[in-house]
This record gives sequence, structure tokens and C-alpha cells, in this order.
Amino acid sequence: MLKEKGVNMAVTIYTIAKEANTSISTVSRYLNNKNVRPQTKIRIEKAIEKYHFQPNAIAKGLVTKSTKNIAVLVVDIRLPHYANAAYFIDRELSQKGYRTIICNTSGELEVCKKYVDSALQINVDGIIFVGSIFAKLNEHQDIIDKIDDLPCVTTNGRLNTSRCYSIDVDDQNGIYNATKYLIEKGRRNIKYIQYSDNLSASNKVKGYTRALDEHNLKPVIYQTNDIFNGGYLETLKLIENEEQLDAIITGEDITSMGAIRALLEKNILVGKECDVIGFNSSDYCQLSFPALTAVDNKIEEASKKAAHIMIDILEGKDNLSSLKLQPELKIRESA
Amino acid sequence: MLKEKGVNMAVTIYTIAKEANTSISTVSRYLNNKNVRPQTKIRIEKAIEKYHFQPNAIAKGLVTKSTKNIAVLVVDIRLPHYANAAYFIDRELSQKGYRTIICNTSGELEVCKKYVDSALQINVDGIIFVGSIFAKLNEHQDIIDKIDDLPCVTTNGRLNTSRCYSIDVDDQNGIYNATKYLIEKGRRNIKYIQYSDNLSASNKVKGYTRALDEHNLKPVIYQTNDIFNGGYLETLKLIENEEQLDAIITGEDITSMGAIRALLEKNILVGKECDVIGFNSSDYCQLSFPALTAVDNKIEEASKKAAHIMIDILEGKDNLSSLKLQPELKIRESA
DNA sequence: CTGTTAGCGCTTTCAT
DNA sequence: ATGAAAGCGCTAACAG
Repeated sequence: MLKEKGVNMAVTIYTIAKEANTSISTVSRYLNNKNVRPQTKIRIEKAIEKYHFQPNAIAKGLVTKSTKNIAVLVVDIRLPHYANAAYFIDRELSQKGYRTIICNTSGELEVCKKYVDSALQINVDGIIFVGSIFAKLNEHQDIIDKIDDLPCVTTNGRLNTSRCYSIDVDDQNGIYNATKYLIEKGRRNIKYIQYSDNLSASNKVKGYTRALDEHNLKPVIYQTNDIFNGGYLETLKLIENEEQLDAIITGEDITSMGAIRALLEKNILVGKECDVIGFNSSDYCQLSFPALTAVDNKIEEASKKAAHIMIDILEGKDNLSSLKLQPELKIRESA
Repeated sequence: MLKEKGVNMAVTIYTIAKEANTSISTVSRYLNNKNVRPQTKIRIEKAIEKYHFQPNAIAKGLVTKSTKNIAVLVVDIRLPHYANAAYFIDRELSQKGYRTIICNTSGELEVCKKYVDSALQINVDGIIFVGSIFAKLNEHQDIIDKIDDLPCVTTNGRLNTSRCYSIDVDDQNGIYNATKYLIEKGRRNIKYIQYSDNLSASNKVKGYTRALDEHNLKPVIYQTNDIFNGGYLETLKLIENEEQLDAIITGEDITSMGAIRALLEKNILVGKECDVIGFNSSDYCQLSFPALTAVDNKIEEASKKAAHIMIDILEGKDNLSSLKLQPELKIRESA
């Protein structure tokens, strides 16, 4: 800040132009790596140095219509899945000079609306929606209209807008293969604990029931809406209610960790008397004992791809297309 | 967007003014809740409705110098501590109409610099630094100069700038009390696993050694830089190296979870033969078996307070002051 | 290669 | 209560 007449004066390209004895356009050109004569370049650099000049991205955004800001909508950054997604997306974006604005929506419609409006008001260049829950925005035409011509990328749930691409992970197949693995191992009483009831959650259930159906086994599904305690509590119920139980599959690692805790508490040997398979294959899998076998749904890869597609859209690349990734069962000790 | 001559035309206050048959100043006044005659108010509202008008916050920011954006610098959003902090800060800020821009710095100086510059360029209203690691920015006068007159709030590490406030949690005392608890329980061979080497980490170590010193016990510290596997690996070493071992304290819940895993693997009864105490008291504590006893360092409270102080600074409140919170030992099953 | 000028969409005097 | 006009800091023709 310059002090002039006792007031803080912002350092702008005018300040630099004056000091470097040139015009603001030349300074602007220098800032945007366009051709500037070496001599003037040096003078400009000195001036910038002297005043600690930072170009004002707001003003730039106003004229270029690009703020280099990308909004990332997640349900809850506290959950490892979203935290990881946000991390990898941010890393890719910031490497390419974009900024990430993370929005915690709690999955609630009103909050989503608020953040979409907010994103629009600050002219984000695009929005990345992480999680199948955002597919329900399709039912709200007012929102869809608003973002119709905005570059959007979704993971696990496409939006009906003109410029939306999606990175999908085949959740159903992931759970299907995990279930088949258990069946082939000889398990016959495989129960499922479902958390939440979004698109992704129900796809997982489908994979589970499909595998059981193929072997004429009966699906048993317990539900919870408590991400941290649900696995534990439902497993306790399961142990109490079900006469037969030799495996538990869940839609999240965390739920599985709770399940393991409940089994151990009841002196049931995990991985021997009862198998447990989680979903995500997060870093926490190796912290549980026994280590959690889990479906790896490729969060890192999916998140990076989501970021890359967004960048490609913004850089005007064509030949873009949505993508479907296949999960992979990571076998550890619990199954 | 309006279509005019085949080009997308932005809907601006001009569009609204024309439609409502008034001037842009009046529209602007309406937008900022200033006095407008009821009749014109209605016409403006209809126009806004008709065109789905969203005021451009970028343009507003250019003139008001306030973007309502707050940058939040963390080390790594994937770690529960930072994820929680970011979550609670964001919730408080967004309730008050601010936006949160989360920046993952990996704790590296160059990345910090980059994000600080970026924050300055987009005219954030303030920066919140989460984690003691940012205290090392004090050694870099160029950075301090840049943000000297920008509202800043830090958690666990003050910056030497004119408008910086800090929310500190007494890490040292937290670990001190945990250690004392173990000593009073009769433990005599209490080891410590330290992760990372920032201010906060060394404060914790101080608390540990202080408590042991008071009882003439010998401190034994193992170090790791691997947040997810460190606890496990160092505990294995501990078991191998130390003839005596009846308790382990760590600076993070995650490290403790790894320690528990290692102990169980070696058939050591956790909570009986060997106690374990973690730090954070995160949701994961109740997922481990036995449930992890841990120092609750009040992340939620600290984060909320950090956000509130930031808001208070921005709203021009005075009588602001930094704050020190006391942690609290949450006893569960592992100690 | 460089300077002049006209906006970007908004707020804010200053008149009326 | 309202309108006209200036200006926030920058980019992008345009002319040289």
C-alpha cells in the first residue's frame, strides 16, 4: 500500500507504469507474458519489486470473465472420501493456476442452491460436484437452468446441463465382485449395511443383491444414517437378530470399522468366523486390526480425472468425454 | 444470459434498471437494502425474477474492496484435524455470508507463499491459518510484510503482523495431564511417539517430559513422519527395543490407532497390559477396539472461535483479543 | 513494440 | 427517494 495524504492507496498498474515510465497497457502486457521490449521489461520488474505489486485478479476477472476459481461441492469435507476428493482435485487445479473453493453442502438442497448462487455470483469458471447425491439437482429445473452453460463435472452422477461431463465409478460392480469373492470363499450368510440412500448407495446394494441372487442366497440389508456409529450399532443388531452370519459388507470403510469393533466386542473372530469388507480402501483400512479388506473405488484417479476434464473444458479442448472407472477389491486381513 | 445479436449478454443491473424503468443506482440501492420506494421496489423485484438476475460479486468487490472471501490455509485437508477445522470454520463463515477458500499447503514454504499471493490477488478479506506450522512464516519478512495489514487469525501459532489474533490450545498441558493420568494410574514405562516436528508437536513433547520429570521417570521418544503408518511401525520398534513398556502416548489419534494395531498384533492387551492415549479425540476414537482414550483439543470450539474473531475484525468490532483454550482428557477404553 | 481509449458491472458522491 | 456521472483496476481493440 502507498500512503498518500494519509490514506492507503492501492498499488496498481498505474503505479507501476508511472514508475517504469511506460503505459499501463505495457505493464498489462508484461503481466500477461506478451511481447515487451527487454529494457522496459526490466524497468517494469524493478517497479513491481519496489512496490511489492500484486495484480488485482478481481479487476482482471471483471474484464476477462474468468476468475480461475472452481467451486467444488461436496457433502461433508470431514468424511475421508470427500476430503480425499477435495485434496486431489485441488492439487491438480492449483497446479494449473486455478483456485479451489470448497463448499460443504451437507447434501441439502437449500444449501446446494445457496452455494450454486454464490459460485455464480463470483463468476467461478466451473463447478465440480463430488458425490452421487448431487444427481438429485436434476429434479430442480431452476438450478439446472442457472448452470446450464457453466462447465460442470460430476463424479458419480451426471447433471442434465449442456456442458456437463462425468467421471463415474462402477460402484455396483465393485460391490458385486466383493460379494462374489465372499461367496466363492464359501460364505453363505452375507449381510449388508447400507449408509444413506443416495444413488451410489443404492447401486452398491444392487451389486450385493445381484451377486446373492445368482447363487440363490438371501440378501439381508440393515440401514443406518449415522456414518460413524452406524456400522457398530447395526452390527450389534445383526449379531442379535440373525441366527446365521459369516460375512458383512458395507458401503463405507468407516461403517466396516464399526462392524469390526462390534464383532470383536462380541468375541467373533474377524476374518475367520466372520469376514468384513468395506468400501473406499482408505488409509484407515490398514489401521484397523485386522486390516480391512475393501473395494478400492479409485478416488484419487477419479478426482484427478475430474479436475483434468474441467481444465480441458476451460482450455477449449474438444474430444472430451465422460468416463467410467472400475473399482478393484483390495484384499487385506478382514476377508 | 440474454441473447442479443446471437451473443450471450450478461444480465446486469442495467438490464434490470431498464426493465424496471428506473436507474442503475436505484437497483443498486435495492440490492443493498437501502431506501427505495415500495412501487419501484416491486418493479425491480419483478425484473430480477424475470431475468434470474444474480448480482456480480466480482464487480462489487472491485469497488467495495471486500470480496467476502476468506482464505483458510491448512497443511492437508485429508487429515481429520484439518478437515474438521475447515468444516467448522466454513460453517461459521458461510452462515455470515462469507466464502471459504481452502488452501492445502503441505506445510511447505513455497506453497504457502503461492497461496498467500493468490489470496492477496483475489482480495480476500482475511486469512485463517490452521496449525502451528504456519508460525514459521514469521521467519520470512517478505511474507509478513505482504499480509501485515490484512486481518489474520491463527490457531496454535501467532504471526507478527499488525492485525493478527490467535486461538491457541494448550497442547503442552493437554499431554501433561494425560501423562500424569497414566502415572497416577501406576504406569511407569510411558513412551511417546512424536509425529512431525512443528511447534505444536514439540509442545506436546514438553508436556510429556515435564510430567515424567516431576516423577523422576525417564522419557522415551520415538519419531515418525508417516502419519498413517508411523504409529504402527514405531510401536513395533518399541516392542522390540524396550524391555519395559506399559503405556504409549502419541500426538495424534491416528498414530495411536496404529499403535493399538501393533500391540494387538503382538498379543499385548491394550488398556490392561499397555495403555494408549491419543490426541484430538476424533470420531475415530470410538471406532477402534478398544476405544481410544484421547486428549480432546477442542477443534470445534477453536475453529468456531477463529471464524468468529475473523468476522469480528471484519465487522470492525473492537475489544478483540486472542484466546487460549484448555484441552480435556476423554477417557475411553484404551487407558 | 507501445500508448490511448473504452469498457467489464458495480457502488458512491453529488445534485435534484 | 432518485438519476447522472465518476471510478474501482484491469484487458483489449485500435492506431500508430
